[in-house]
Amino acid sequence: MTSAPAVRRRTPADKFEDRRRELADAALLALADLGYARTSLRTIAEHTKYSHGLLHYYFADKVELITYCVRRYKAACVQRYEGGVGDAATPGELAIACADGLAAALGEAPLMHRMWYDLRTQSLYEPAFREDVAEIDESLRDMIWRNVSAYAALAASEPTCSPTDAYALFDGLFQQALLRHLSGEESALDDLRRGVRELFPRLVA
Amino acid sequence: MTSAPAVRRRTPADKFEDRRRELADAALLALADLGYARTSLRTIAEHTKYSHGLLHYYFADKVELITYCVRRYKAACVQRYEGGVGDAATPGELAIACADGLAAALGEAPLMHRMWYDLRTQSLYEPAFREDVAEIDESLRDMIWRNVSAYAALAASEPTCSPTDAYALFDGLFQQALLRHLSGEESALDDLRRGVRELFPRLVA
DNA sequence: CCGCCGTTTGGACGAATGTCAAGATTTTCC
DNA sequence: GGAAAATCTTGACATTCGTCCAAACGGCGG
Repeated sequence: MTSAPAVRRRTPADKFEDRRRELADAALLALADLGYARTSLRTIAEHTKYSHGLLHYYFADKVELITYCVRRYKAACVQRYEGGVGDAATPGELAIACADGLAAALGEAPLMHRMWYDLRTQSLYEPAFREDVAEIDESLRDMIWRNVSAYAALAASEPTCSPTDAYALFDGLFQQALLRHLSGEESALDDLRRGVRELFPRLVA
Repeated sequence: MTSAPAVRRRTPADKFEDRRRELADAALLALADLGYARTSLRTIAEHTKYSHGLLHYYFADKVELITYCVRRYKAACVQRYEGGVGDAATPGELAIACADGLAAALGEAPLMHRMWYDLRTQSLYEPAFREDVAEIDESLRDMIWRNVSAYAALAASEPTCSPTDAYALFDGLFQQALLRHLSGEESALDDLRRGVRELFPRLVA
């Protein structure tokens, strides 16, 4: 038998899932480097210490691997952002903290965010990705909404838009900043900070 | 000789460019259907009445073909939007007109816009696309800015954000609406209309 | 020590890819 | 009408893709 066993290990520490995670992390690095269209299973294997055949021992096919990658990306993503709002005393402080956080996220790992937008677009062509991508989008929307709600509370007012719209607006700023940042525009990060800071007061009343 | 002649025709009506356009239009249909990652030269040829070999008579390689497609898409794009602002008498009318226009554009050709976002993301991986994509982005930004400026004028006020930010915000709404529309959410178009209408007053003071 | 079982390798496959070239066909021009 | 140029088809090429398989590896209980 070369296919993955149906009933999994009795060993307490589940090495099987660990290896899946390890392979998926390598695949994420490859995806960040090359993008979905240019990433093959062999390229992914080159990012690991294993051979290409192993991928089909841990994943049924390419779609299952990429899907697992998307889910894994989400795990890292929500963990990173669930900290968040924190201890801002004034609306202005919160807006600055959020702006700095988003700009830092973009500046530190632009290729990861490029990959996210790539995968999100691919989900429009590959229905198998759609559900997981939608889940990530929702968690990002919630993250944004927590910030907008907290800002409104500190400003003793109420949000004037829906969570969906708030996320769309912030995401638009972020994506445009990513495009400009990767095109070499020096001011992209600063403009993103300013744009985010100025966006908050537009969304409450 | 199988390569395209270096010195082009003396015939007044340049059939060469016409055929390039014809092939590029077919390629755009294929791209809209399948997305960049899944579109091969042979599938493009299947969208035409010619054979796959002809593509290399009119285009040096795949990148040049896709690049030409992007430029062609831009031509159709700016032509479509250069109408625009038109004859709104009040700020509210203009906002509604713009909102209806964007929602109609999304509703009538969602696959074309899906392709645009796909190509824009691919430009982050394929530098050959970057310049043309940036040009399209600029023309879209200008289109948005004309609307925001006109809105501010009708409202007897001034825009409070940069053209770049205005475009990023509108684009965020549009892209999120596209995602939801293609996922089958019935309310996506209406939400886009409302989101756009409400966005205008947030951007002036 | 052997044999078992989960793991890993490396090669093979058929299909699909981008590219190219040789020939057939059509158009153009004298 | 016939030669030359432009256009188009067809088939081939090397490569790469996803997938699969037979064999080898490795640790552990008997």
